[in-house]
Amino acid sequence: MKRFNSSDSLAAFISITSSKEDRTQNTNQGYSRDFQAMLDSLEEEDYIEEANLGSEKKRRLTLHQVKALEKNFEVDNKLVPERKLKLAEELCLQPRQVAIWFQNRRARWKTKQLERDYGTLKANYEALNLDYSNLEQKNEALAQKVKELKAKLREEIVDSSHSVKEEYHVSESDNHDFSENKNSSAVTKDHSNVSSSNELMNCFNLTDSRAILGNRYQVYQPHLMKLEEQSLFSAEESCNFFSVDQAPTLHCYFPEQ
DNA sequence: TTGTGTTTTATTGCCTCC
DNA sequence: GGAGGCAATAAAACACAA
Repeated sequence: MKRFNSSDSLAAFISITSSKEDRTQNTNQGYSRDFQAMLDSLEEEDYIEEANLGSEKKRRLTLHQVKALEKNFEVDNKLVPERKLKLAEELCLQPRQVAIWFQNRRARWKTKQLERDYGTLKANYEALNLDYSNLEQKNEALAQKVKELKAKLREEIVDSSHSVKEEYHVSESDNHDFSENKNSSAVTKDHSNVSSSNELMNCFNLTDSRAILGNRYQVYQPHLMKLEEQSLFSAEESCNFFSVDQAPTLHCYFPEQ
């Protein structure tokens, strides 16, 4: 526990009763003339007040003392006993006063540092937030583009399936053999009602197209198989493709290159 | 002049280190 | 166990609007 002791009181007494010459000798080398004049006037007032000092009122340090302490604080914000004693002697303060000043000054510095850190973090957060918003916008735009491209792709699929049907009808009319392919004609009828590419793909998926169409249309099989693969990639998936929470998995688009 | 908020100086109690 | 640091706080000094 630290308490004032007799030596501190003596030091206080000495600092208060030290001569003005001693005090001003230590003051402010290198300040402008106006500033020096102001300091001198302040010191004068301080000195007059100190001369009348009988009470134990709390007194503020003089500008000169504060400046000197600040300079020392800039050099090193911690005090070793030797420096504390030297400073106290130079500034006509008790060593304890110097120690307390440094302690309070460190506390103020810490507060300011926290404020600075907070400001920096806040600025970083805002910049990051802005980046995030921009990425989100780009993500939405890209998802929309994916949607459009998929719709276009479906249209092309439907068109190509129509051309397959037409070719099939032409070949059937050439054969005039309906007795053998009753089922296949029913399937063809179904196909005529297919409006979407997914439905079309389901039709080909559920029925063995080779059995229906015969070896003649095997040439279209790879194409149909491709359609099945593409149908696995739904519209919903494409919308969530660039989900922010999840890294995009492009292997869906580029299975094997 | 005075009430109020802020800053500065100082105290207290606890903790760590040697 | 003593010295010194820190956080929390008290209290004086100061600034300033009303």
